[in-house]
Amino acid sequence: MTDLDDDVYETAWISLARGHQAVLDKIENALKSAELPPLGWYDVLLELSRSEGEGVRAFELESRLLLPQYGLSRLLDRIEKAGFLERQVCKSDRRGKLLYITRSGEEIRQKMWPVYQKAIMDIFEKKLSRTEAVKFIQTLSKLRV
Amino acid sequence: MTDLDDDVYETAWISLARGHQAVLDKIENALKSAELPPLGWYDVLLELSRSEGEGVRAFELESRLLLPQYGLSRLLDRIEKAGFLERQVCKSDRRGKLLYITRSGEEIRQKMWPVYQKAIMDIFEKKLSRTEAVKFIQTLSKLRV
DNA sequence: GTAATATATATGCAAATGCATCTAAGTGTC
DNA sequence: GACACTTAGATGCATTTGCATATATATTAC
Repeated sequence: MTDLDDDVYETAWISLARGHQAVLDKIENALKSAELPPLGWYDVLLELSRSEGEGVRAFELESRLLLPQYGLSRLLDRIEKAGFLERQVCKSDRRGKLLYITRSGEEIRQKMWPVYQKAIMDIFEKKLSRTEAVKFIQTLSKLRV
Repeated sequence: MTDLDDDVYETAWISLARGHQAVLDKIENALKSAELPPLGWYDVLLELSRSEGEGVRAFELESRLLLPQYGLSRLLDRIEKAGFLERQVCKSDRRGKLLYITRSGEEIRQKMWPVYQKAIMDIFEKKLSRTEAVKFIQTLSKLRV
């Protein structure tokens, strides 16, 4: 076991942190250049869009998107204020709200996607084989267990 | 090529983003529980500590840590205010400052490290083999080219 | 049913971040 | 050397985030 081996896990974390930041910066810059909302809005809108009109509870988004409760609450405020989602009182649990994407929310999501996708492809597709990407996904999934 | 293959790169990015967030949350929580400064402070202090009294320029940290210029400037303000670093006018380039870690900065860095390291090990060492970690690092390094 | 506890979401206030711009000093051109 | 241009870093102001706590409803224990 060499010295390098001793901090391989530390290096893995730093690589993860810096790699994430580098990619995130590129994606956010692409969205900003296109005068589109930030990535966090897309994440929310995609989840709502996928619910097919069923409505989503905020606490579900919290765990899926790994956002703190208060952070999500205010992110929803901003997206709602922009007219891209609606909050309706949940009839079966009056503490909660059901979240729905609006028509203009769906429109903006569809405008964001090609910009977002191109940014991802520019980085990932050009640099990783599909096989390597699959392995990468598997490794990352282990970290979240 | 199956449908799943079509968005393997998209999935790779989402895995990277969520994986990063999950690990980051654990590390920050560990530091907070130990009543230690946040991770960003460690990153800065480590870079200064490594310079062995030579002093580091802010713009060097910017690129190494992937921080925006104004963000770093204010991070340095906070760390300096806590007494963990010093800024001195650079004699060879009077526009700039040389950054030095203080004794108490080195002390806090050494207190942070075991907490930080334990958090990393709890996640990475338990879940990835060294071989897998090395591959992971290689893949991430490609993303930054 | 009532009281105690837990869950879902919101919010006041302080701190951090992002954007645009500023100051000051370096570099290059003539 | 004077002028335009570049680079290093700081900062005012608006937005976002984090922390703690509040409000309202649901659930559990008795």
